[in-house]
Amino acid sequence: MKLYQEQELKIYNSLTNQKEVFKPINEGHVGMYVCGPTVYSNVHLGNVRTFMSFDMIFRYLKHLGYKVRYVRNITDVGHLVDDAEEGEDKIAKKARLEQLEPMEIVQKYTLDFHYILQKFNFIPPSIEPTATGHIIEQIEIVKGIIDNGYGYEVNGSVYFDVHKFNEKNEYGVLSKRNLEDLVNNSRELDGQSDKKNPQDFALWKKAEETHIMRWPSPWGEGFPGWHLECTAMSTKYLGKRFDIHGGGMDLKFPHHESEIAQNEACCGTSPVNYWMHANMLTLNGKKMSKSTDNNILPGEIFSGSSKHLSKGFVPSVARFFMMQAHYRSILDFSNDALLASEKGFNKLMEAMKTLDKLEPSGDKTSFNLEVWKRNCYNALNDDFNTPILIADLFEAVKYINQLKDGKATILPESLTELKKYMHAFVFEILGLEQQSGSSDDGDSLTGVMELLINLRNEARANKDFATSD
RNA sequence: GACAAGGUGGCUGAAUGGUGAAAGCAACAGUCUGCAAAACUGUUUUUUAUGAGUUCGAAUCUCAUCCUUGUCUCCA
Repeated sequence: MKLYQEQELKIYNSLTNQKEVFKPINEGHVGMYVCGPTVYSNVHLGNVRTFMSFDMIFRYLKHLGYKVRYVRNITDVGHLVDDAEEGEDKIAKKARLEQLEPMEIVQKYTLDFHYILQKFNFIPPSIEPTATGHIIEQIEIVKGIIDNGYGYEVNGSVYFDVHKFNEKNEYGVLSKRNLEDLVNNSRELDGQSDKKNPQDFALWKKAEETHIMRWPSPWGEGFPGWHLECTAMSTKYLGKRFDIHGGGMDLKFPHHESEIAQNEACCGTSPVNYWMHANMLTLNGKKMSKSTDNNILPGEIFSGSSKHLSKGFVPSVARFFMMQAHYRSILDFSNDALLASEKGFNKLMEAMKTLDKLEPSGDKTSFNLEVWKRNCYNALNDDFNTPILIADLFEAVKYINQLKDGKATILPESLTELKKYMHAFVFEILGLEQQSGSSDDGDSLTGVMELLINLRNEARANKDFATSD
């Protein structure tokens, strides 16, 4: 019997704004798509938080015994700098600025992305497709949308007809907006003559002569619009309708809203059963953002080389810090918060080491393991409430320390259980790792420390306190 | 301006109608130690932004006021 059959998982669905019991389309299988990064610069900690939330979700679904196909894309083309006609692709722009081939940019920052995620102990997704690798699929989607009457071609570009779509469907179901509001609040931009309405978005853009990244299409040489890749790749790998779609809160509109519209227009169905949105990581009370420079890079946390930090922290401390907040809450980053998390993290890790060395004692178990286990699972089943889980883990930490001091007792089979579940929650699901020291050259220090400790012990044995200090 | 989320102890951050409002950090005391640190144990702190209402009962629901943040244009 699989674990998911005895656990009732509830997920907060941003489409309905309520918690719903999770029921996958195909029993025992979960299809999950998460919008990955646009690889035109280094990932910052805010990006990492979102992916980390879904990494934990991926881990828990697997723990429950589901066979999960987790797709997280790499956006390597199609992201316009602005929506005006002279809009330039982000990758291409960065390539121009750094005087590199666009694919050099993509390679450079994809490597950085993978390196950082590996540092944070992420589990790689099942499939990590790139937008440039799925141009044909994207063109097919555009054709389908045109055939169904929701797309129109102007001067080599293809746009999605939002107003026409809205006649029979609802544009704005996810972001809880209606088209009328959007019309009233649209920013007026120059040079939008090609579009029928400002709300329409590009499915395919004509490549100007200077544009480097270009592909042939039925409408001439061009490149795909941003929202298209996710529709194409999620459809290809997960089907027209799948279980979970995740991403950052800031992608809700227009990106995810447009994905729904594209999928409806092309495939005749809403693409996703459970929409999940992770909240923002703030710095100084403001959202972290690449464009405003209010951000911190993971590398700066490891090294401590940031004006926001007093020292460096190992990746697991940052991971623990994020897991102490719920994924749907805004979390504020600060040096003080990280210092506090480091203490808590070390306490937890010390307890894990103690636990491994623990021997059974007494003739009964002086801790209600069943209730504790139940509480831990209840926390995770309640929309992945990791802060509650961590609070429960510290209950166990207290018990473990009492066992160490001989102030509590445990039977052999209970000890086996406790070890099994502590390892599952701490390492398997939260993804924490035993890491010590805040610098990478910790190994070379160890030798010196041992020498010092030996000297100190000798001195202490001789009551030579001046030397030992 | 429109729409959305939120304001909980010194800090971070849970709990959405039911007894004393998690947990971590900080503070204080104790254990340990030659002293200290670390570690462990215990204690303390919030009348839950403000005002009113609904209820036997509200942080939680309703209304008003003040404030913060996000989205509406590229963002995780």
